[in-house]
Amino acid sequence: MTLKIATWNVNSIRTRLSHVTTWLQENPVDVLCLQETKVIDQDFPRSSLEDLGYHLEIFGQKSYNGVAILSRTPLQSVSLGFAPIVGATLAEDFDDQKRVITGIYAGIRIVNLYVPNGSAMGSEKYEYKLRWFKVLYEYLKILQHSPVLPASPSILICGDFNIALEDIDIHDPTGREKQVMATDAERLALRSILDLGFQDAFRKFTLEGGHFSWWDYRAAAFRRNLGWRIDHHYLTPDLYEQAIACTIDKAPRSLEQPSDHTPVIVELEVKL
DNA sequence: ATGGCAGTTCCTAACTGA
Repeated sequence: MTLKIATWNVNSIRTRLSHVTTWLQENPVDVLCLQETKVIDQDFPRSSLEDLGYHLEIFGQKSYNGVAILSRTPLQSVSLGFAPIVGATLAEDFDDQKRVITGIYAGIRIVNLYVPNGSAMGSEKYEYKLRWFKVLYEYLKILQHSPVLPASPSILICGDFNIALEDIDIHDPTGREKQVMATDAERLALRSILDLGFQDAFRKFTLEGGHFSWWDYRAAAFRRNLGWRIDHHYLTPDLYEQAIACTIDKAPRSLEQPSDHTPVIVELEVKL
């Protein structure tokens, strides 16, 4: 059985609703992870997506951030934010920003993340991003090893990471040492996560640069392919072995009034 | 060094994003 799981930062689900429904009709994935929904839960446009046959789990807030998971069958063991997993002390105030949602689909623990942007190197938001990663690290360690959570050694982390891990993930890495999304500290923070035992699904199939998932709205960046690859699928070894494709669908970025990100899809060949 | 574009709200200005 082939499972298709996609991630897409839609930059407002209400503004992008027609793009998402059209895309799902043409790309009936099993699971779609959304970021930057930018809407409180009571105003989330549920019915338009449920009418397409999807179950929804949402974790939103007003104006900013917000994550959601759409799935063909209901998720199990759903958890919103850091606190239910790591506890209130470690979570501090990090759940004030709705950036983390997880659930189990077909035995796979799916973790959908909207990583903080970081604004600029050295800024308060940049420090927040790095501290956020420390909490994420503890969160994932618990998901991997908790004796109380449902057994799920298979974990897929996806979402908008706001980090380009390698220079080939940036159209022009000149000066990247001081550029947010590419600084050494951010890359090290992401590496520490991967060192828990995750591999980049996209790089199983594509080794060269020039493949991006986000293009700035300004300066005709998309037309000139001046992009960054910052939306990722990271897999535990068993899932990495089962991955048969990982693709970036640039089509939605070409539409009128697009999100600045475009979907990334991973296909897994799993045993029933 | 800056802005460039887009979405949101305390909505025609200010913020956040990346």
